[in-house]
Amino acid sequence: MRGHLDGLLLAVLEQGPLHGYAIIAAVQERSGGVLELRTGTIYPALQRLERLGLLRSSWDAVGERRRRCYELTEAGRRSLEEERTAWREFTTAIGSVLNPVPTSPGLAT
Amino acid sequence: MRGHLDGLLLAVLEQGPLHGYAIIAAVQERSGGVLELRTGTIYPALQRLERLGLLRSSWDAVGERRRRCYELTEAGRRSLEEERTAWREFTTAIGSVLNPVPTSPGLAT
DNA sequence: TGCTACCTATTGACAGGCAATATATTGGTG
DNA sequence: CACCAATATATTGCCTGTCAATAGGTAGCA
Repeated sequence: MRGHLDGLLLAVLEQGPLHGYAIIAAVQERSGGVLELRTGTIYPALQRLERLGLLRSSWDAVGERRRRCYELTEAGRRSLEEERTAWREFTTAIGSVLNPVPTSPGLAT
Repeated sequence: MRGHLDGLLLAVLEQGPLHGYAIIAAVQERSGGVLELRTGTIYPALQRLERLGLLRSSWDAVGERRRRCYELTEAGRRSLEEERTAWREFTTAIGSVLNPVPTSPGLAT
């Protein structure tokens, strides 16, 4: 996961505000059940992203229960686009090392 | 890079034995210059992979110069295949969170 | 003599992610 | 009522991999 978490959080918040618990569920659902984030993973991350100005949070109450809802800021939206670009480059690079195009022995180099 | 290094090293060694310095060059070349590994990154990693039995090393001498050449073991070859599978699943999962298929608002859910 | 390229190797620090833990509300079941 | 599962936030401390920095050595060229 290392290094890709921020992108996931930003992406999931793109459609609208969510609270931490719902973010975990959203990531899990969108990934087809593969990505199971823990609270110890996302809460510090959300705080970090808010400190960086990429997210904004507010309490909203459901009955007596309180939730902290996070939403993207403008900077967050921009950052998400950068994450997407970085992800594309990253996977391309790793992919081309992991699955190299075999050099046809018959062709001139 | 975190977590994907092992796969890169194994992949680069698939075509034949290489020494550390050449591995760095190979990864850089195959990735189109994007991935620049440092010696402090790969030497410990190579040692770890050898300890795990995925690599085997031997000294070979070029004049007075010595190089430690690493090559894949059978276990290493199997591990590489697993890394490729894991990589595919990983990118699929992250990708589907990062770039979700937009749900058409007009269609029934 | 010095510089660059080649080559291996270790050290220490840093940061992110995770398990474990704590706390509290809500609602259902026995 | 007691208990449990699900909902929900939050912190702690550890682990491990990565990287920068550093060190040392050969080879060849100007």
